Amino acid sequence: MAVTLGDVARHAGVSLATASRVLNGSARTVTDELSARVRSSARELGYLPNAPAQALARASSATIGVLLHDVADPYFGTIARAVWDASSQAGLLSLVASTDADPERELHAVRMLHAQRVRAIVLAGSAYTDPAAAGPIDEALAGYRAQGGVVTAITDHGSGYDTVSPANRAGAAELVRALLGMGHRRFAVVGGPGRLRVAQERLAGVRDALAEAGLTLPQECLFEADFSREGGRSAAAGLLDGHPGELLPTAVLALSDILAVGVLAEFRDRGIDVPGRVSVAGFDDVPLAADLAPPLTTVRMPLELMGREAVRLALAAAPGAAPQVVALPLEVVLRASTAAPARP
Amino acid sequence: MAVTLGDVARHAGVSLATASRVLNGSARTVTDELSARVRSSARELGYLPNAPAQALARASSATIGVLLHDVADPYFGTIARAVWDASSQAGLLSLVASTDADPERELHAVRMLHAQRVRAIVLAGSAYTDPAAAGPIDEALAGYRAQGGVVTAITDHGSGYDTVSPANRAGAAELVRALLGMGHRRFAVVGGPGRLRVAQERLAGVRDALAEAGLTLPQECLFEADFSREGGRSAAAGLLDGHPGELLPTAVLALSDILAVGVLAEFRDRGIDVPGRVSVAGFDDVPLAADLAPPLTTVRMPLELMGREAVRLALAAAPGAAPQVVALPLEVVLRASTAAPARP
DNA sequence: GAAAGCGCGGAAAGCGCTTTCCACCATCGA
DNA sequence: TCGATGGTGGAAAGCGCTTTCCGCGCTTTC
Repeated sequence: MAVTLGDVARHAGVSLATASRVLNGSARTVTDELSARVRSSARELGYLPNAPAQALARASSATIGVLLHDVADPYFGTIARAVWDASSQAGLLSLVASTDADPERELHAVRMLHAQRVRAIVLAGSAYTDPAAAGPIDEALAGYRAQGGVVTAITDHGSGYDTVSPANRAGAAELVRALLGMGHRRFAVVGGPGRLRVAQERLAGVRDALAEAGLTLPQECLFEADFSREGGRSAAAGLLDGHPGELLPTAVLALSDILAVGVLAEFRDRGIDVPGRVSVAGFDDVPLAADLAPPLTTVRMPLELMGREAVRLALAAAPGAAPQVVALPLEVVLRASTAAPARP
Repeated sequence: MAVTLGDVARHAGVSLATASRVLNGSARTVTDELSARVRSSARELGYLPNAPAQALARASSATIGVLLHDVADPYFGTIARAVWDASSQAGLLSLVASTDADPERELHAVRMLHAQRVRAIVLAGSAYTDPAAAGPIDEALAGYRAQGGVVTAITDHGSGYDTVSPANRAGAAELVRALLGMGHRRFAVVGGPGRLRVAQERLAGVRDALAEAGLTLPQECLFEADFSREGGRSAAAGLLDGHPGELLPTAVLALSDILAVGVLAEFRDRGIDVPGRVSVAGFDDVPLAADLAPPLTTVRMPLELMGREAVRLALAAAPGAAPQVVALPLEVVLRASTAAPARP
């Protein structure tokens, strides 16, 4: 049914080898005349290479795998978009896998991508702090690399991968310093799940800056939630219920924008004025952060750059080279969701 | 380097055929004893099937292709997520291609997906109204189908594909009726690009409802923009510049939420109160629509359901059956971005 | 009790492509 | 003039898997 390379070769009156050399990029040269004949036959017959066959013969397919927590989350969506742009420019198709930050699913996804013989795997999600979760995944990835696969990570995974490393910790500290500068002293933090390394890094940054100011974060002001709108919402509810009236901290740090969205929603529903009563800040500077009610103060992550760089590292990866690390500074973006506290 | 099926077969003391039948699902049965031996050998050796080889032998790979305009757009991100969920449940990996609503890129993506021998292609983006743009794509898809590929469309494409068909036109009409009911009579519309069928359908719905009320949409109140924040923003700027003071319509319909985001941003920057001075409505009910400033009145599209259904149709597709169409009603969601007009 | 049927394992023929290896021819230097 | 050299085309051997087809040993049927 399909037109094969053999059909093209026959039509052009050349061997399979020659046709392959002309159409599917080879080091070997072919004379212009034959080359032209093959090309025109291919066009005439509507030849489309069989990618699986190519992948089998070459022991590597023209695809790149992207592992992330949730494509529908704008943080990952933006990264996925950049990865697609960069890799499609290199002629690669992207296999995107959403794992919901579930190590089990992530392991399964790694196996699937390995089975597909993708050329590279981009770990766009956070690393896991629990060795029991991270171990099997790293093992599977090691097996993949042993067979020539390339792995690059976005955010630190610490397993010898080429890495795009945004300064989560320093960025969080910078954000806190900005709020301290406005006069805030009593903070609440809605952090991500502790099993995610990124969540821990950001929290550590918050503590760094608080410590510099001689402050600590009281246990009852730290809330742990999934990186989701609902997570932020219920954390905010918990915060309000536990801190009635004047006890409410003056600033709430949601350590991801999506979390901040939930916090803002809960505050809105409960009639808590932001930033009049309490300031709210996020983290990521996701595309819509500036359009929320009110526009969100946050820490800008260069999401597109991160995706692009991850692909660049993956494609540039040399066989035995030392792991590359691209460090990316982060920048605090002040918007209307934060202001000086009314009551100091 | 890699463990092959042959290795497993040898280790288990059976033939390649038997090992294949045990591990990679076949109609033929194998006795429990051999089956167990093969399975345990596979586990012991850490066998991982070579997907491209399987795809070659089976003439179809365990992947599904998704064509959309932009994964970073929450509309498509949500659909992509649902497609991933549904297809991974069926053991398929997803190849996601962002085409930026560019027919040329879309054509190229179709070719790549066909080359990969994906089991199905889900057209998540809008159809093109220009036959010159749609023609080559439909042709390429026809070639793909001729070789056993399955195509399903989200929103009408009208080329005989199984289709998930949300009531764009009726939904837009319903939205306008709701605003008419509030007392609005002077409307402006920020529509999507006319080359996209979805944009035309929604605009047609708007006109339907206006006509019912004996109204028409003045030419200078219709703005065409790319489905993007920036598109909405510059359309809103054009609207404000062309309609100073009392001339400003009382309601602006942005025919996609992302467009509405841009409109709201421009209005905010120019000090136009929403909904006090002008009401704004969107379309799609993207996840963050309720969290905008102000929360957005819009038309809810069941995005997850749409993605899921598209996959269901794809996997259920019978060889010569008539195209299935799943019609989906849409629902108007009233929020704070719309209110009765101050001056009638 | 012979003929027919059935269940199951294995040999082997591909699937469509890449790439090695060899053969050929033309050019070139001595 | 002749072997050496380099460039180029083609034959063929895989890549790892699925699946057809064959044959064996057993049960069923009259």
